[in-house]
Amino acid sequence: MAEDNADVRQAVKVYKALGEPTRLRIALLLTEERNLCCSDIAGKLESVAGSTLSHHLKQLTDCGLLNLRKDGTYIYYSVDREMAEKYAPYLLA
Amino acid sequence: MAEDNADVRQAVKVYKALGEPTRLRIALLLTEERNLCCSDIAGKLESVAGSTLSHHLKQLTDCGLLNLRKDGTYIYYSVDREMAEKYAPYLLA
DNA sequence: TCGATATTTCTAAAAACATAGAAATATAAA
DNA sequence: TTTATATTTCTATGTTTTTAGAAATATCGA
Repeated sequence: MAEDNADVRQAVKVYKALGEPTRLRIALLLTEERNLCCSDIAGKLESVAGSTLSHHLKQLTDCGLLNLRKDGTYIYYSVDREMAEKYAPYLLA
Repeated sequence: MAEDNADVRQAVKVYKALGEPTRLRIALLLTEERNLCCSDIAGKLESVAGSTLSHHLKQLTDCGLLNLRKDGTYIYYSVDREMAEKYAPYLLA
């Protein structure tokens, strides 16, 4: 099962997303506290440009690890529990 | 616990190592079949230069995901079960 | 509508990475 | 000791990635 091709491609994406310090921190922040928006996250990281943060969040959502919920101008992010459990339960520990 | 700094740095290394298609394939090969040597692995991948493979194996061992056992000219690699369970049990699935 | 705030897209520069050839090292076998 | 095989290190090159500023888009509230 772990050898299914689409599955492996997704795994690569997930691990690539987590294999960068800022993004792993974001993922960990979001397991501690659900439903943070982009600017909440910016506030918890020291000096990351908005555009940079936006790219990181895009990678984390594109690989399926984060879910988002739009509310007006805000976008709230959460960790997708199922994905985290499948690929990186370390996040939830 | 997942927030311990050394731990997070190691997690980044592990996920960075797995976030590359060739390296993830190597890790998966080595969960299917333990104790493959460098040239066994080369035989199972299509066209990877020895020097390239060597770099990939170094990253996978440096992050702690692979263990090695030297036997003469050969080096046999295996997945470190404990590390895989902690960071990427997906490998073992 | 206007102004403020949240987020993304565009663009460009610097840093990190994957790759492989060639030379080097190590071990075994003849 | 010579030869062959396994693996690593060195070096260079092209590609991808990270980063952030500036401009664009979207939504809200006054």
